[in-house]
Amino acid sequence: MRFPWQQKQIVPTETSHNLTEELTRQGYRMTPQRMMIVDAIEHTENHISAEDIFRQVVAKYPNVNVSTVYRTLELLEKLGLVTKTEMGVGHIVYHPLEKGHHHHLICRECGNVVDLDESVLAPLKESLQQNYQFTADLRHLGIMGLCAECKQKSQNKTANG
Amino acid sequence: MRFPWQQKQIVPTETSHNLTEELTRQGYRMTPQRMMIVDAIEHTENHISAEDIFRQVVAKYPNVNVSTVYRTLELLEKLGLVTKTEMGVGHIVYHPLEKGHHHHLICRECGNVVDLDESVLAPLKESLQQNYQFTADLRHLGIMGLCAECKQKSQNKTANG
DNA sequence: GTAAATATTGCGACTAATTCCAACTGCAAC
DNA sequence: GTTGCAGTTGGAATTAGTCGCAATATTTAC
Ligand SMILES: [Mn+2]
Ligand SMILES: [Mn+2]
Ligand SMILES: [Zn+2]
Ligand SMILES: [Zn+2]
Repeated sequence: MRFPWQQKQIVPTETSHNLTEELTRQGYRMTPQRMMIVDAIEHTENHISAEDIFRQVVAKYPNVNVSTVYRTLELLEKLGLVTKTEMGVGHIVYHPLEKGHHHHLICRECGNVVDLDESVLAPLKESLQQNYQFTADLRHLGIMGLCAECKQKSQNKTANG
Repeated sequence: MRFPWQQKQIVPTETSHNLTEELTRQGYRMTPQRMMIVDAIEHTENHISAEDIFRQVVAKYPNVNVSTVYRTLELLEKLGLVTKTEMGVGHIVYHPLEKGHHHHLICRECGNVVDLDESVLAPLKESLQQNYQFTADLRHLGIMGLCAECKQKSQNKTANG
């Protein structure tokens, strides 16, 4: 198999971030593929989808395979470096935890998203630990529901219909 | 198109349950396909996967298509009659709400599942309503995390390794 | 150095779920 | 009755994601 960076001597930039450091520290190899994937994750403001990562990476190096993207994301998630969250039906995004811990309230009707500090989930997390000895993974939730406006509308519809 | 119940005069039993009543009440047609799908959901103890529903239905009527199963589940979910929950990675189950409201604590390591009364989530639901005017849909969650045993093991591993 | 063992990748096959469309059904209007 | 129309379905195509495996890359043992 012939890899493009062997022919072209192009090396991805930005190799000294936390994700990279943590991967190498734990004995994983920082391959060019992983560098580019990590780069894409760290250059996003907040969330990024697997497809977006793949598009960015494949734009530079067409040979990189989509399964490598998924495998790397799975590894980063296993190591607790990124979270995987469903933000609305079928819309899965990844979030690097070094960019802050928080949650999202997602309206099922209008799609509006409100951010939520992680402290709001702290009582639940504590309660599950105390009463069930269960360490819940509540780091980046997408909580579905109805915003005030859409709830109002749906109640009107029921009353009038 | 020729449907098997047209030839064989076989009509599914159990047509007077809550799901059926609610569908007809809201003006949806109770087709033989929907009867069989609803029948499968109501005869399960707790959870059922789309594939299991499809297998049960297709055993009686080979012509029924899998997309009809998914469409019916989507409809029932939209009407608030069943919930769709991920119980561990990629394992999606449906739960008829008439069979009770509760949640599940799922250990990421050993896969062990502990049931949780819905009252445990009530404070969070209330807090989101009060402070964010957001009506969260917290009816049948699969909360991932680590059970006490697996957490102990993972800590030992980190300490010794 | 070389050889063996391990980690990682690309690739193609596969799976669960969705989407599109033409065909079919049931109901109301005439 | 027939016609028109909205609701529903089957089937094929499509999609996101996973899996097994051989090829490649890197590390370890000697
Ligand atoms: Mn976020
Ligand atoms: Mn349940
Ligand atoms: Zn809304
Ligand atoms: Zn466990």
